[in-house]
Amino acid sequence: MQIAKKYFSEGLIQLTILLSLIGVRVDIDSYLSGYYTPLIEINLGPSSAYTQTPFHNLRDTLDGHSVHPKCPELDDFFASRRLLDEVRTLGSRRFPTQLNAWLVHQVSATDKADCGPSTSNNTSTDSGLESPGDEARDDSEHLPDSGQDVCQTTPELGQRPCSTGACGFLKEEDDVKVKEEEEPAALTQLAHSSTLEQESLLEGITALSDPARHQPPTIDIDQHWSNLLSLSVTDLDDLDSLVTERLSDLDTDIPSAISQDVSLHDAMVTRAFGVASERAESRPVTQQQRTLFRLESTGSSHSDPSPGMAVGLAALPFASVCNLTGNVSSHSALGGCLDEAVFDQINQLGLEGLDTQLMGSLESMNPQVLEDLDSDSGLSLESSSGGPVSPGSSEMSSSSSSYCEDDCGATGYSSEVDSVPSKGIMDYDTTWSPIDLSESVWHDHSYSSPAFFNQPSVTLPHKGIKEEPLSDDEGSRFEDRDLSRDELRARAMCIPFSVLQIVNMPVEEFLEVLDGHGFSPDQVTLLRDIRRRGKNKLAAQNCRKRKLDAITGLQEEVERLQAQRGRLLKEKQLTAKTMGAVGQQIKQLTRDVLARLRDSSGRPLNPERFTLQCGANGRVVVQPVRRPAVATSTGNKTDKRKKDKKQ
DNA sequence: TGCTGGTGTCATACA
DNA sequence: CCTGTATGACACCAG
Repeated sequence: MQIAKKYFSEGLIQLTILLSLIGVRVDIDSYLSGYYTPLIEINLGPSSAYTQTPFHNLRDTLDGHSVHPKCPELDDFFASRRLLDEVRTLGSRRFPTQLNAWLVHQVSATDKADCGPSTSNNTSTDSGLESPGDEARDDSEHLPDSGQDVCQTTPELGQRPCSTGACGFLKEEDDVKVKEEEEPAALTQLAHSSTLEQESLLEGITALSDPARHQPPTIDIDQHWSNLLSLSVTDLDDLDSLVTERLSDLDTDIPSAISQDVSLHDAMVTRAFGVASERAESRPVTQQQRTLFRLESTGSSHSDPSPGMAVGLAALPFASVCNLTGNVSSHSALGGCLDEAVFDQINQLGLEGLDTQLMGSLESMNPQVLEDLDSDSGLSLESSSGGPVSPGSSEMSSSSSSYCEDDCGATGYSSEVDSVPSKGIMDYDTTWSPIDLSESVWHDHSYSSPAFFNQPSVTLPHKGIKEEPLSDDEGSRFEDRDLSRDELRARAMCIPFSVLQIVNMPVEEFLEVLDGHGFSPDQVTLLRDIRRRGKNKLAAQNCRKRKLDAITGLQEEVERLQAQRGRLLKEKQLTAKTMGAVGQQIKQLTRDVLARLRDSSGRPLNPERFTLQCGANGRVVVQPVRRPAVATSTGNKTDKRKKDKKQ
């Protein structure tokens, strides 16, 4: 996580620097600070990664700003993610729109950096976690304090690259100043150091500044907006072309943290077209799915191309999804620092859009079981529960849909995404047969948690563990396929529910299913086992995550305590040294004093036999050295021991 | 071939 | 008593 964070921050900083050179200001510090927050929380303790958060609820909100009460910290998290999306969009075809947004931010930030403390306050609050290293990397853009004057310019100055860079610096400078107010001792040093570096780096730019122009902010915000609108529309095309040229160079430099989405997108699109062409006649909604996945791929790339989350996207419990996202395992690990929650959300979106397709596959696969299904109603996967044994397919469908709506994201742990190996996806991709649509159906039978979403095929049957007997026909059909054992069992027992449903439906509903569907005792037992195993699987994953977190936390504590020990040892040595010096001084002073004193017979006091004692009242008294006392005490002890022995 | 990490599962305790 | 959760232990698999 730390490495990923480092890569990610460096990539963003590089992008920021380059964008600053061409006049686009990127508020990277506010992003980074807000972005790091959930990461730190993940490292330090319970977080969204372990909270059963219904991230699917976020899909109806704007960038997830309305989050589950369990995860209030995700507010900032999604806000930062939105900023990241905007930054990344600079390299995509949506660039002009996003650039316009950045121009808005540029001017407003410039004004506020000059004029208002509000931005500074906000930024300082957001950048509370900003590392000094990040600040140091941005030093190349920094201007000295006088650089504020450069920013006290008219909008035409704001178009200059140097001025924008100066504004970026100024914002950070304001941050430092605010921090100084809050923590003067600790941060003043930092601010001074960075200021010195900035002065040394940008002496030439400082010549442009005029201290006399340092004036309080007086420009109206509306005026700035009008200026902004007047310049952004006209200069947007130029900036667009210019930035596009620069970004073409950036593609090779910026780490894959930002550009990995390209590979993901390409891979997905390629596969989407290839697979879609093969299934065109059997899946009328393929085009829709493809569109959906292209959108999702874009969204995922905006979030982060972490391997785990790429798998999370790719591992939707549908065969088509798995095939569309086959080559995601090559993604860089640096993206692992981003939110798995985003992919949970994406998974939810994908689940919605794929239900229709899945139902088509279900019908073609198992008509004897699904003959009563209402296939043209866009039923979700769970509508398969409304099979021949279902008393009411429509009712069951609605209720089952509620599983997905309420439980898919609510159950499980988003942090599991990063632990899901991509091999499952690759294996599935290589073994998938576009002709056998039933496989696409049964690959959907995975748990609703992200872990299960991501493992439509990775839950390989454990050969060593006891297997419930399967018929030869069933075994031959599925033994080499990547279905979980429970999925195989469920199908062997003709249970019209997916493991996902069984695990995630509420217990009341589960009991209704057990009672109202006329299941045999074996089926009931299997249903209960599947549910228990699914629940326990999630619990085990959660438990392991917690264990890893605990280990990480303990390791960090060990490091902290070791550092503290080192400090204390140094302090101890220093104290001992000081005490020794003071002792020597006292001895010397005692000798001097005693040498000037005389006893009753007029002879000087022997420093070996007398000492000076300072009383509590400040009086200094000459006392004889109590050497015999030590010997006496020792003798007393010896005597006591002898007495004890005698007794 | 042994090691290691990840994962699923079972047994058990607890709420 | 039932259900869900947490966790240790075990086995399997893949790298």
